[in-house]
Amino acid sequence: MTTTVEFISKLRNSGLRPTKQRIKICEVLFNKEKTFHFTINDLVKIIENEANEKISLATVYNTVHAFEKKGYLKEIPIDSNQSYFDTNIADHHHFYDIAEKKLIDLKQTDVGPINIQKTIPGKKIKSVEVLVKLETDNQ
Amino acid sequence: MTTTVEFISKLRNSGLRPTKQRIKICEVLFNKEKTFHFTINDLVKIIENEANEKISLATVYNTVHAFEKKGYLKEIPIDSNQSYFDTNIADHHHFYDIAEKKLIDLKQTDVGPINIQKTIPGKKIKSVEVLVKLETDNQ
DNA sequence: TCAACAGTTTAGAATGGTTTTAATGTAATT
DNA sequence: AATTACATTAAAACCATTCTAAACTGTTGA
Ligand SMILES: [Mn+2]
Ligand SMILES: [Mn+2]
Ligand SMILES: [Zn+2]
Ligand SMILES: [Zn+2]
Repeated sequence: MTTTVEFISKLRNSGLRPTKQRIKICEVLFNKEKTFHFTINDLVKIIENEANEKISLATVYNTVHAFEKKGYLKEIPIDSNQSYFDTNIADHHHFYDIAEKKLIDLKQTDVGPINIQKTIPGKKIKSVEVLVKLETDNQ
Repeated sequence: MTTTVEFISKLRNSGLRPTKQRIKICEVLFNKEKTFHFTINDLVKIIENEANEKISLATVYNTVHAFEKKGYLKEIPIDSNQSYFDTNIADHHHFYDIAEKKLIDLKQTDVGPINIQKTIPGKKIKSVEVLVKLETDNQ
């Protein structure tokens, strides 16, 4: 449980003005028991259901990208034509249920350590992400 | 070096009629020394440069998806709004150079075995893909 | 051999997620 | 309060991809 005042501080400390819209999006994203995965469309629907206010699509995109840049959200790479975001910013991996189009978290311990044995001169590793695609098991 | 006759057989054996367009795309994709990664736009440009013929964009999409379905190509999941394909259909992983927007193959031995310790009832693993994002190493 | 059929190609339109535009609104600063 | 910079918005633009429907081509079998 995080208070509105804390979200305002968080935004100010990030150099983002604490607008009504950004605070509402903070509440929707970061005031939950558990972390979760969402698309922009999911987020718009959650906002519509939880609040009376409407936030324009452009602002939702702007805010999600601002939060991603600040490290408050992660984008999950999936072979898909729409972006998936994650409020779980810890290093972790994913199942992707192809039929349901849903992401499921994998803990580091579910996958084990991954050591990349190759290097590219002038480049360093920014992230290592494992995506495990799931299909229906017909026996 | 694969002959046109062999591509025709390959197509016929897959239940795909060996049209002029599909044979040309086979030549562009599968008659190379090394495997490579490409977007649809890349492929269209390669075709334009290597041939006098033009192949419509719709046909390029159709053919790439047909080849993907038959297992002659793989789609690589990247955080991007465009699809990346791979003529290397062996199990392997990738570096993704964010600045260059280029994929680089990682051999299985560059990554080591990955054992997923979690299961989901009624689901089975279809693929396990590691994506290692690279950024510029300043220092 | 060739008509008939099914599969394929094509230009262009449509789709849909995302970004841009530019006018209006609001938070911060003085 | 006035100024300034930043933010929101509806609508338009963008752009990768898919769809449409008409023309074309490979295949089959009489
Ligand atoms: Mn993003
Ligand atoms: Mn595909
Ligand atoms: Zn996650
Ligand atoms: Zn590859």
